[in-house]
Amino acid sequence: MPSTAAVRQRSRADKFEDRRRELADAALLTLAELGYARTSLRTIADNTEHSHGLLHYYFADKSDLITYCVQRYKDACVQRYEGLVAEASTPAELATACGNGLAATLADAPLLHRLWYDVRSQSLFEEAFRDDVAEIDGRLQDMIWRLVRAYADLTGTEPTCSPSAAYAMFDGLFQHALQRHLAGSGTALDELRDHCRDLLPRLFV
Amino acid sequence: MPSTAAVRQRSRADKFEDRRRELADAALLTLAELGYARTSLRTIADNTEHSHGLLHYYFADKSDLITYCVQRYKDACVQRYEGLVAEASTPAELATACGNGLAATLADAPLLHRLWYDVRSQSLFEEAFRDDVAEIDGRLQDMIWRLVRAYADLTGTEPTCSPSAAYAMFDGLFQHALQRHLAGSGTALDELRDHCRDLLPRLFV
DNA sequence: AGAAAATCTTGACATGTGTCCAAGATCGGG
DNA sequence: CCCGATCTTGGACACATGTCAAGATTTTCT
Repeated sequence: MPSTAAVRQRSRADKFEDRRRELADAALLTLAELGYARTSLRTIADNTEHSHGLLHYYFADKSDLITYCVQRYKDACVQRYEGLVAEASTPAELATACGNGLAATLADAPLLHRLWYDVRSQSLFEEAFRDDVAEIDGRLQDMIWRLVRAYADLTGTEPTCSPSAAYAMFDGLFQHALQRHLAGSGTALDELRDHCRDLLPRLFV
Repeated sequence: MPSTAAVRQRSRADKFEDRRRELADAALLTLAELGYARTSLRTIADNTEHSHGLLHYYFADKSDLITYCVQRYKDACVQRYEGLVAEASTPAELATACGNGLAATLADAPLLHRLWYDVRSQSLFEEAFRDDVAEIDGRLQDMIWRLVRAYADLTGTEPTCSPSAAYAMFDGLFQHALQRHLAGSGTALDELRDHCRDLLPRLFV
């Protein structure tokens, strides 16, 4: 049984963690709007009701803040994707569900996905982001591979490509759909749906 | 027949254009090294033997310089890719040539490709880059589609996907191979080779 | 050779940035 | 209610950046 001091300690740490989350969520909005390169700590603070100095009370430096935001995005992303694979009972159902799910994800938060690709690009130049980006990429790859495995189980066949290749191709489709969607194309979502539905069976020839 | 004045005029304009190219090439090196966000006009000038003010004599502003650099990269890229499709005489040859060519391109100038993905990401936030990026994307898509068409002609079959989908998938493979290659993976190039060789036939099922 | 035009350098200006800090505000336990 | 810890503010500092203009230097033309 924890002592009252320990309870107080934990409650205080929780409060600190809650505040970090709160500030990170606000920062995430601004980051998604402006992108990594064009977002300053002051701009982030301006979109909250607090001062820019507060950010430095809760985060060691800008890199710490961005990293924390990206980790939070990762959690939201994994949650969003969860349950995509489970429902379908036939291969064709799974293939269409795959396309529908990815299209829905894109339609739901295109600006956050834009930020993801922004940060992933920056990670090729800034060491600080590399580990977090690699971890998120790994999770997304696992997610895609679970989809492929489910399709394999439903068809009784085995995939003829590696997990990384499967992820790379789905990611390519998703990224280009995002690009066109943000450019104002009304058909980008439907095309993404179709392309993903078609890609899944291709991985088994 | 041009007058001497016209000849002189053209020669001067050419000289101006040559200088622009020269400065853009130097800028391209620095940009490839540091990425778009971390490169300033002064840093670019420091890597040449000239002053930073000179850049503003040859380019209206930073956006003009970057745009010009990207256009130059586009030309080099299209040239590099040209002739990839022509040599193969059997489907299998073409498929391996496709993988080999893309892997060779990646191995040849990974930093320039990194810059390309950087600028393409930035174009999702900065209006100024959007047109040039779209044009380059179009050229790359055409290049991939010529490859697919050549494969179709050799096999006597018809592709079962759209040009944009084919480009998106090859681009996904290429981008992820670049990521792993830059991260120090020794197998990224070989994997890209194999994945591309395998992808081409998949587009015809 | 000398004038005119071009090329190039240097320095300045305004702005924006990350970081840090000292002082005030707020809160919670004694 | 009061005091200490915690939270928050607003500003200062050092630095970097894009832009620009005035002057120096080189090239070009007559």
